[in-house]
Amino acid sequence: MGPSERQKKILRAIVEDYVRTAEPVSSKAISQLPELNYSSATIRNEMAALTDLGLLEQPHTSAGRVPSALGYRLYVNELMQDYRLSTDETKSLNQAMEMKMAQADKVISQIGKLVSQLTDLPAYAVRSHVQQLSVKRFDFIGAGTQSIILVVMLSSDEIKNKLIRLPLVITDHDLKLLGAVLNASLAGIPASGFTPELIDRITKNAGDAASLVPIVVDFVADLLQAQQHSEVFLTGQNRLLSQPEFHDIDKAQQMLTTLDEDIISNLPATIGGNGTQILVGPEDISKELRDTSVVMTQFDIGEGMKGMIGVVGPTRMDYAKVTARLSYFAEGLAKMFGTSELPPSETDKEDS
Amino acid sequence: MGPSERQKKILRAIVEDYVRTAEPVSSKAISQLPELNYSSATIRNEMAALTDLGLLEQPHTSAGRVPSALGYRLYVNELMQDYRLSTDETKSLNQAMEMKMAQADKVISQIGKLVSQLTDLPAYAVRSHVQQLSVKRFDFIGAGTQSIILVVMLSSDEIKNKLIRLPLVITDHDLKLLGAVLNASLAGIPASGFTPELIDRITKNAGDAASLVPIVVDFVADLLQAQQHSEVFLTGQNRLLSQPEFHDIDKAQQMLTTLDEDIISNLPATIGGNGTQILVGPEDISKELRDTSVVMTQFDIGEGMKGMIGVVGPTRMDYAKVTARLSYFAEGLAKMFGTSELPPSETDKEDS
DNA sequence: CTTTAGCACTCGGGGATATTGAGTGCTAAA
DNA sequence: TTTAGCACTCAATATCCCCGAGTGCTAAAG
Repeated sequence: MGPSERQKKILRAIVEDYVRTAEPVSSKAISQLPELNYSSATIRNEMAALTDLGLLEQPHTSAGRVPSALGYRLYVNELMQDYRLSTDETKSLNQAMEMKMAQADKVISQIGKLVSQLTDLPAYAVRSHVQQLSVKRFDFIGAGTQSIILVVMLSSDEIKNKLIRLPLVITDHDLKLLGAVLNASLAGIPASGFTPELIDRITKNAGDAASLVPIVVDFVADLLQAQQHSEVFLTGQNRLLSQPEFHDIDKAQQMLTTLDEDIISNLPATIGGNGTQILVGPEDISKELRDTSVVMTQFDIGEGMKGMIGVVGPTRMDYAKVTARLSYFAEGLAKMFGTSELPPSETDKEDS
Repeated sequence: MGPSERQKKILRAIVEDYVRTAEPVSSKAISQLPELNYSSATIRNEMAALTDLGLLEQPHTSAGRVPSALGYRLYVNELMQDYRLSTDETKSLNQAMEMKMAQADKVISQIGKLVSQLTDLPAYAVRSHVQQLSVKRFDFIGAGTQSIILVVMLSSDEIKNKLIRLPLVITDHDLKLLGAVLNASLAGIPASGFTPELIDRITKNAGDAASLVPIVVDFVADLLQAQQHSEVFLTGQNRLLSQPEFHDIDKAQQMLTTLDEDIISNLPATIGGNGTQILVGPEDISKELRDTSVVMTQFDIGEGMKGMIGVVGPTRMDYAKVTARLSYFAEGLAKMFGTSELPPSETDKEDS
């Protein structure tokens, strides 16, 4: 049987107090709240019940109570009140987002920094491709007799390029031929489809430009690989140190390295749930991370790409506030990357 | 009057012992070294002298000695022995460098990570332009009727691009015209030279493509600005926490934030000295940073760009080793970016 | 004049011990 | 069902003391 309404109210009060103070919460503190006007003894009884239900924990016999992982779960699922962004906050959020984010991959790392600043916690940002990438079209631009520029447009509509210094002089005509052959044979094919036979055939058809084929193919293959592999940006680690739970250097370091290693490599895989997710440390990530939680939000970037921003903090963190900021941000971003409505003056700006 | 030879020898021993142990060095410890076979009393006398010279310090009356900032300075300038990289080390350094560093700006951040790993300290990497950038040439590629790709080659030989969705249909002919006009009027001109009059003249000459002019110009102007502004990558902050001097959380945090703020913003400006430089904390950076030093090395990337890699660590760090690794690395990089010898198969790989 | 042995003195670190006070659980009365 | 009251627990803090590493100085030896 679950907790009573009053018990939930108390639980909520405890979580919120704990979030504020980072100290175990006493019955007295709760009994003094205007909305819970009972004596400390009454609260104590209820707290004992909540402890039996596994929603609270006691660091030691004569200390106050602290929410357990289960307690947090209940809190974030049912009890948490939407945090209302103040107009000041929305203003600064908007301002932050309006910042010129010059290049597409820079955007994602900028976002990380912003989120970190706004929550005063470490944050990370991920961009990951959910579809197999391929090249949509190839173009060559002559750049003097000694070099040409290869420009490829990916299926994600990103454009990448490479300057190729020529080992020999190649005529415009040959270049056109090569372009045509490549467009005919490689367009739409993901890196996994680059079989030796295919390459062979292309080389045969490429005429005098045959010597360029391996260079181009290697470049494209590398590119597709590299893009596939998603990127994670992590910033603001130092902000974690101001949290009291990490005043223990060892914990702090363990935390930071886990951040660097685990989170970075595992979280992209976690991508899949939708909207804002809250991972409560020991429950959802790893038992060692007693005091760590992650709040993350995903959003669509369109063109087969997803983005994700997340905040890492003490299990005791202000979920409501963090969540609010995060989703507001994610909405803004989704709009910014807006899949459909592209006003002609605000075209995509891509960089390879 | 400077220290005697014997005093220097003692100073060197003290620095090196302190680097190893992170504990104040006692006269006894020194007197036991085979190369300084004096009684502890003798050493004590000399140590007292070195203290008078300001080269050593005493944390408190009955503790051993610790090198002062001045002491370190003398050490790194005169006393430090070249650290010989073992073959194992060179091997792993080479291996690390051979790693595919797919894109030009990625390279620089990868380097940071590598250096951090190899020194087990936080490291940063900077790429900065020393010359005013301009565009070398403009090209357009049609991509369907609704969009075109603008490709610009910068004076640094980097290539950037932008996908432009067209508000209207533009003929190939118009596009060629626009390209010609831009190449004629904007090539070689830095952003600062984009005067309203110039833009005006271009727009007049652009015929039917006039509506594209502002888009292109804005893009280019932004681009040149953004590139000018140098980028700093900092990684491995957590490694600092394993150093005993930062077991004090407050120090650690102060350090980390200073890292984030000061170093990041100020060091690029410091670019200018040549070769490997050692900045001893309180002396060269800021008085607050009692325990922090920076070792940094610059190298030429060619094409009006400079790179810099640096390591941040406790003032007590193994300067010899760090310096060795750093310069080895810098050499390798300079070679890699090698200005002149570009084997045709290993062309520049640029990304915009 | 330089080196060294000897000795008194200093002072931080660590361990043991006492003290405090916040908080609990339980009981009995309202 | 709520509350007042009280005994009890235990982490955190303060206090004290001792240990020993290390120094500075002096006086003797080289």
